[in-house]
Amino acid sequence: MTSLDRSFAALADPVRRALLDRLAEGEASVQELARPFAISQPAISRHLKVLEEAGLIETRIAGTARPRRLKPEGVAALWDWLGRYRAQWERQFEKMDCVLEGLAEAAPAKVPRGEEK
Amino acid sequence: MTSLDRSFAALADPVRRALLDRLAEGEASVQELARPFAISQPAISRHLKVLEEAGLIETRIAGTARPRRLKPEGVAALWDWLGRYRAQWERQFEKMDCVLEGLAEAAPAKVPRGEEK
DNA sequence: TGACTATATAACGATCTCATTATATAAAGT
DNA sequence: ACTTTATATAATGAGATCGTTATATAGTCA
Repeated sequence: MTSLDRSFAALADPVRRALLDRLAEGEASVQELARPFAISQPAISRHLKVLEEAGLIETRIAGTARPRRLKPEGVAALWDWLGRYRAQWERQFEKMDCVLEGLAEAAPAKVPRGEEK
Repeated sequence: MTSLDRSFAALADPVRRALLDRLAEGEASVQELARPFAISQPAISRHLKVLEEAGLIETRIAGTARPRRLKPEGVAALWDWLGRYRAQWERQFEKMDCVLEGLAEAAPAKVPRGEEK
């Protein structure tokens, strides 16, 4: 499993996205992170582990607490990938738009080739 | 499950990301999409279904074929979310950088508060 | 030391995911 | 009509995921 796989899988869960939201406001303890949720503390700890294995957060040790915070490098790797694909996909959308416009002009309300049913 | 959940879960699989890559070059049939992979045709059809349920691609009917293509609206929704979060997270990273710089200046090679172990 | 607090880990069950093979459907070609 | 081609669906099994409760670990405080 690539790091990209893990990053996207991590973002696929709404609880984990909410945890990232909170961490975007700054470092927080497990207790603080767990407070808004109706699920157990162990469940939160598990979600945090998933986020950490995805490289999106990191843990500090402070006495008995283990405060988490966002990890810039991990998030950056994700943005890099997305940036490349955004450019690529948008180019394709432009192409699609052109085709659709072309069809609209050439043959309004009718299919163009013999292939469509 | 929100549409965002489905979008991220869809991106979490390398086969599906590769399918999107291919579709970024233009519409393609299931056969064309399946060719580069060592997995069965039914497995590809299933991946395509996941991508379609995530709103990232759409299907056209052309005779016996079912060519797929990227679906702009779905991808746009994803970018919107990501754009908001990118901004938010980067703001946080800047804050973290400031803190780290501040620490480096104020107390090089030493922890600042009594809380760290 | 003993109790309290913060967090992690283990064990478990329900549900999802992803692959396989076998089979169904439906259009196209002869 | 019969065969071939393109694709979808069903049945199945292995492994992952996500929740729970119970318990372990390790600082802190009196």
